[in-house]
Amino acid sequence: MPPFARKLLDWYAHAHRPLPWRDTADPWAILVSEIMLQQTRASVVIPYWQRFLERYPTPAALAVAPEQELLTMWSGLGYYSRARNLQKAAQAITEAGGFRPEYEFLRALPGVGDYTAAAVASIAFGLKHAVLDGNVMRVAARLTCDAGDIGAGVTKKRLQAAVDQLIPASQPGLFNQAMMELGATLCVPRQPQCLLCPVAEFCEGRKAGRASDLPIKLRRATPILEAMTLLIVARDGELLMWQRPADSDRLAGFWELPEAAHLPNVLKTQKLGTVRHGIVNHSYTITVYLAGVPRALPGREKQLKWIKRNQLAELPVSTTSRKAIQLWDKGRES
DNA sequence: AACACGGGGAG
DNA sequence: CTCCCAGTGTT
Repeated sequence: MPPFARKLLDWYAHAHRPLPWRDTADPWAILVSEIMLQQTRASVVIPYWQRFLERYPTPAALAVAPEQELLTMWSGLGYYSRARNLQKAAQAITEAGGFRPEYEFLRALPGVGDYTAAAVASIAFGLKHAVLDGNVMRVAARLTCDAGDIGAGVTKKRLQAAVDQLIPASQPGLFNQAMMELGATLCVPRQPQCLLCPVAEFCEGRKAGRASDLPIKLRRATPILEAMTLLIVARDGELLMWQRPADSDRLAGFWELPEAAHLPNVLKTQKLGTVRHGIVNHSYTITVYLAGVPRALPGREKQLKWIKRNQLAELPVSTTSRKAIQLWDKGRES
């Protein structure tokens, strides 16, 4: 094995964090973990992954799951199209009679792009496909001292070529996991721990004294500030809520507290406070009011419904509404 | 190539 | 509070 891979794998063998999906060889469990880990930290994923696989231990089990149940299982993880695509993927896998150990089969599944296909191909099936996620991009940019903008396609192609050169024919899955682990624990965005790095001797960025300045990221969207008003309309053990339409562009099928516009005639009886919520490049400031119960419920279009509090845990509820309800609960305790 | 999509952790 | 993180699908 080449010296780089040898040094990296020796380090990984004793330094890696004990994450639960590293103890399985089941392609389904590995696929689920990789989908959940897209844009989401490992510590957040762990409890979701465990509950998800208890409920859906096989692709066939997820293939026939009701959508509301699936979204409830995913609620809080974000990027809910991942859940819908994963169900479509489960249906495709079931129809194919199970996983086929080929990169192209995996890559064709809904919600599976270059990264996830390479991760599952290498980790579950031992195929030599190098992953390039955010961690690996950072590691590779430093290793090769590449000062290109990692938002640009050409830079990604260059970095992909670099890791393609480094990945060994044996243990490609462990190599990929080791590269990501290095980026997650030592080769971190700020103040990289080069003194502890097992491959520092190969690092051109470090030799040039530029490791901590890489990678270069040019694009930065300015966050959009938005104000929102949510209403707590409660009667014994029930809350007034509405469900977003199935074709909504975001949070489709999720239950939310009513906004002021849904109940134009209601009295804002008491301001409970504000909660903040940052999503993608939006920053919401949510003012929460405790409101009285209207005499008649308006709106065929908004479909306001009374939801029992103990039912809420079994429904997909947006995090903005959840935070508002938490604020109300907190106020009632004291 | 640009944009939309959630949510959370670190400092 | 502010800054940072970064896969996939669509346009």
